[in-house]
Parts: sequence; structure tokens; C-alpha cells
Amino acid sequence: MGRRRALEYDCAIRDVLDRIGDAWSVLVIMELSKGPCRFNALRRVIEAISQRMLSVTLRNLERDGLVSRQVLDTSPPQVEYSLTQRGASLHGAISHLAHWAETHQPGIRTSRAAYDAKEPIAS
Amino acid sequence: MGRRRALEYDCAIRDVLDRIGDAWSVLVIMELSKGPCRFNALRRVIEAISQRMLSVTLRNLERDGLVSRQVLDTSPPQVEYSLTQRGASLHGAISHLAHWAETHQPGIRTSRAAYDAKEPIAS
DNA sequence: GCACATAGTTACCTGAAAGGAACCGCCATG
DNA sequence: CATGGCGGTTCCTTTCAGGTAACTATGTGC
Repeated sequence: MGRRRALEYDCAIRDVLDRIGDAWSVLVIMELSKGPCRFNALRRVIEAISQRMLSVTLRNLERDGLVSRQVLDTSPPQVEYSLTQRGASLHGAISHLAHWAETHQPGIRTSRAAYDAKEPIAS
Repeated sequence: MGRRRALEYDCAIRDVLDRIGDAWSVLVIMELSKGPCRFNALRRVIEAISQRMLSVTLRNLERDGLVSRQVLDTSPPQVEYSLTQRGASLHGAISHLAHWAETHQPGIRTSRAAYDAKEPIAS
């Protein structure tokens, strides 16, 4: 996200795009919107995510008050992540965008194909 | 955007986040939502953008059918960019998110400050 | 007492994207 | 005839998000 700091405009939407524009945050939010989940449980459902990136992503989301981290005093101690109210409301906003994406994806794919057809990948 | 190809999930929302999650697309869409604009006019209002990135951004948006590029037959020929209907509808969806961002930004900043205070930057 | 799970952290590496600057042809005005 | 605007492209360099892998510490079960 560092490259965005180069931009000197300070717009609220960039703040949120810097958070959810990355590869994993949306996935994690989507998953947690279904209910609380533990670290390794998340890893298993998201599959492709590395341990490090799940850790980093969760910490960033926690920092922004979008997810909360709760250590259960089971033995061995488990850690449960869940969306905060703010996180849930962000999930709502994302869903809105997701809906747009789904309805327009076919058209976008068509546009891309048409565009790429006009400009063949010159060798 | 290439790094996202590593992810094997193919979700509509990623498609749109790959487009608008970057540094400039949202800015350009925002600006064009006010009305058509020429290349160098865009450069001047966005200021921080480099010629190259404006070029790349516009081409990507055009590829997805979000903006249209129209060469005016003035002399010298000028090029006018404008939002397509699809682009305008994306602008609507983005505004929704922007609204969320604005209402929650203060809270997020507070959360960040609190979080960072707890974990001082260990030297 | 060895292996495995839970929940991470740390160090190192790489590929792709962003930045910078120069260059292009075209036109027009001084 | 050269300087500047227009609308880009090309090349080079740097940055950094994300991947891999190893390591941590605690606890449980075979």
C-alpha cells in the first residue's frame, strides 16, 4: 500500500480502497460476515492464502476496527475473529459493489474481448 | 494488477477491485463524472499523475468500456474522454462506498491511533 | 518422547507495478 | 525557425506487496 502514500490527495475513499483493494481483505471480510472464525479455520477455507498474509490482513483489519480478535480461554487457547459493527457495515457497502460487479461483469468481459481483438498483441 | 492472478478464485468483485483498487482509476472516474475532459486537461486537474499513468489508466478504463475515447476533428485534433453509461453506473456504486468511507473515517482513524498506541513502534 | 495442531513471527526473495525522464510526430503562434 | 501545446510511447529504475520457508511456544494425543 506504500506506493499510494506518494499521492498527496487525502480522500476518504482512498483510505477504504487502500484497505480493501488488496488481494485478501475482501475475502476475509466476506468469510467473517458468515460468522466468527478461528485463524486456521480461515486458512482452510481461503486455501490459497499464506499464513503470513492471513496474519497481516487480519492485523490490518483489526487495526482499523473492522474485525475483533478474541482469545478464547480454551486449552490450547484459540483465537476467534469476527466482524465488528463497522466491519459488518463495510461488508454491506462491499456487497453493493459486488452486486454491481456481478451485473456488469458479462458486459465488461465483452468489452475487453472486443478491445483486445482490435489491438492484437503485436509481437 | 498482475499479482492478483496468483489467486485462483475468480470472483466478480475482484474484477472491479482490480480496476478501481489502483491508485488512479477512481480519481479519473470522479473527474470524468463531472463531464467530458481532454487528456492534458485531466493531467492538470489530477496534477500528481504522470503522463504515463494517465495514459495507462485511461486505456484500462476504455478497455473495460467504462470510458470512451473520442477524437475531435479539430485542428490540431484533440481527444476527449468521457464516462460511458457503464462508467457512470460504476461511479454511482463508488459514491456509495465513498459515502461509507466518509462517515466512518473518523472512527477508523481513532481505531488506528488506539491500536498503534498499544503497540509502540519497537525500535 | 515424537508428532501434530493451534497461532503466530521473522527473514529473505521476487515479480510486477509505479515513477521519472526522454522522446515522438503534429500543429500553431510569435 | 523555434518554442510550446497536444497526445501520447518507450526505456530505465525503484519500490513493495506478497510468497516461501523456517522458527517460536504451548498443549494434546499416541
